[in-house]
Amino acid sequence: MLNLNHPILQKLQKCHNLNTLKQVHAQMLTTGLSFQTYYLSHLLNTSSKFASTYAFTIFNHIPNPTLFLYNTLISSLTHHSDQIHLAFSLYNHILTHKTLQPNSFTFPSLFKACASHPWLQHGPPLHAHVLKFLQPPYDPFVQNSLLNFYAKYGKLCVSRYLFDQISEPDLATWNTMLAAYAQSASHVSYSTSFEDADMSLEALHLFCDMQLSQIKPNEVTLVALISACSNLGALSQGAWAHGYVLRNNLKLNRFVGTALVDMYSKCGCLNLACQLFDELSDRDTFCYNAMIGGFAVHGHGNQALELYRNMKLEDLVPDGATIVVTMFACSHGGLVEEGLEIFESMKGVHGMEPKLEHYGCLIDLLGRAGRLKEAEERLQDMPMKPNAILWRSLLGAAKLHGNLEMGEAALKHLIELEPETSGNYVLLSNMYASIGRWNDVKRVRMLMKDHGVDKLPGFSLVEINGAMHEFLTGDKAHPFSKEIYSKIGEINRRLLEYGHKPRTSEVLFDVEEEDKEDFLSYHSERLAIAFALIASSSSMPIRIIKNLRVCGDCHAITKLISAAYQRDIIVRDRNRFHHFKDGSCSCLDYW
DNA sequence: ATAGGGTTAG
Repeated sequence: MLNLNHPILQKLQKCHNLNTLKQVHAQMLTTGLSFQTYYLSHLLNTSSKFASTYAFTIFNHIPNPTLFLYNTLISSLTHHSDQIHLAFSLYNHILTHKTLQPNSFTFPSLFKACASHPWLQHGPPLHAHVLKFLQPPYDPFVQNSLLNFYAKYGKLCVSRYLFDQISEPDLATWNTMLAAYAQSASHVSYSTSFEDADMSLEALHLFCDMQLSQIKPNEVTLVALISACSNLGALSQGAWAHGYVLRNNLKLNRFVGTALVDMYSKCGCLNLACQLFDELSDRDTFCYNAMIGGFAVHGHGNQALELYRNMKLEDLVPDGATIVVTMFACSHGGLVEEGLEIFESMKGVHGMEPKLEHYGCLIDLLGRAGRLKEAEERLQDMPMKPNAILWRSLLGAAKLHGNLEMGEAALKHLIELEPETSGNYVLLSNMYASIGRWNDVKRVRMLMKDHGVDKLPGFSLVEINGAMHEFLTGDKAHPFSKEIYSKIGEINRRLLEYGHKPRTSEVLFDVEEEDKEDFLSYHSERLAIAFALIASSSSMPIRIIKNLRVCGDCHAITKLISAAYQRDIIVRDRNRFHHFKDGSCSCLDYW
């Protein structure tokens, strides 16, 4: 009989390095205690990495390991990303063993390991083993780990298929499915595409389904729900979820707290995000990253920097993501020297090796500030191969500062790397259009045709009285379409009185001057703003979420509308937020 | 007697 209170076992659990571990183990053997190495391995399971490595070594000397022992050790090894290969090698031992077969305890931790790079490819064959070795009805743990794996493997429909076959999903299974939708939507950085919106909406629907079941949501559930709201920019639903946490006495832990800070920030309510952040009791680097990121995308460079410096006071160390968001803040706030200093401090102060994304921030920082030559040099001297994001950054900077030559060169690289991304062509085309080189604009259009690329349709979401309304460029599908277009007419007349002259240079193609104006009038955010002016209370700011970046003309017009109609307008575009108020924008026209 | 699944930031 194993006595878990035995002094040696207690010592064993307190080992914090390999040497003390070896000593205690030796003690175990010499005292002649009847411990089996089995017990040692078991106790090592929850310990740190050196312990599982040690257990693995001991394991090799055990003559006839049981399946139980295999399972224990496999699970222990999968907790450390650099030991996953050992877990798989043990699994293979089981397969080649004469009398052993994997059971339902063997699979969950292996699927968990498969849910991350670079082990994704090992998932499907493992699924085949489940079918071979296990009999239905399948164990909920196995089902859930499979579900989670397929979501991470990018086969969300398989996850959903498996989910729908489960008659009574338990809490973790609901959470897995919800998180799968919420996460697959937020995959592409800050943009909201049609698909992302659909995924997030599906998460909201699924949450409703869950409430009809017998299972009560917990903190993990709410984290998924809240991040779906962040993706959608759905403030009402997000605030409702916040209320749900409070009403149901769920813990406002770091996960929930960070998700809420991110949600309020992505819904345009930076002040609410700040308030929440200040109230969080146990903040970690994740919380800080969310808050700094919030300041960054709302254009509050100095506050982002202040927070970055304050982290140290809480003994928190910046990680790679902290650097990304803080440099983004510097880049958009024109804080070039500060940004450069942070980049240099990565290696010198924090011992971090800058990765591709950090070079991306650096190029953006320099390029945006007009230091194009330096940006280009840093890009050429990078220790790794620049990706499309970096070239796009340089192209954007070249456009901003009117350096055609550099823009053309960057685009060449871009089209090589991403021949099917329409935004690249649009950037270059707009650059030509801005200086009236219509032949080149046409040439780019032909190039797009050759590559079979269509311009990505623009769309905007706006929330009116808790309901999300969606508008496409030139959309006529809204039930109040007629009223919206006549409102746009009114807006245009009113803005003319304000002395507005439409800038037509941002139109993609060479069309007649009058058509250009029309074209611009119907960009999706114009429709959304017009509708919001008709349908929402005049004391509330108008909040818009766009899938593309704001064009120069819409930006100029929205500034005027904010003054002419005395309405605050908050637009989240692909990259950041614009707060329009009294005729100016928080981005200071620097976006 | 001892083994397994779901959560946050860019």
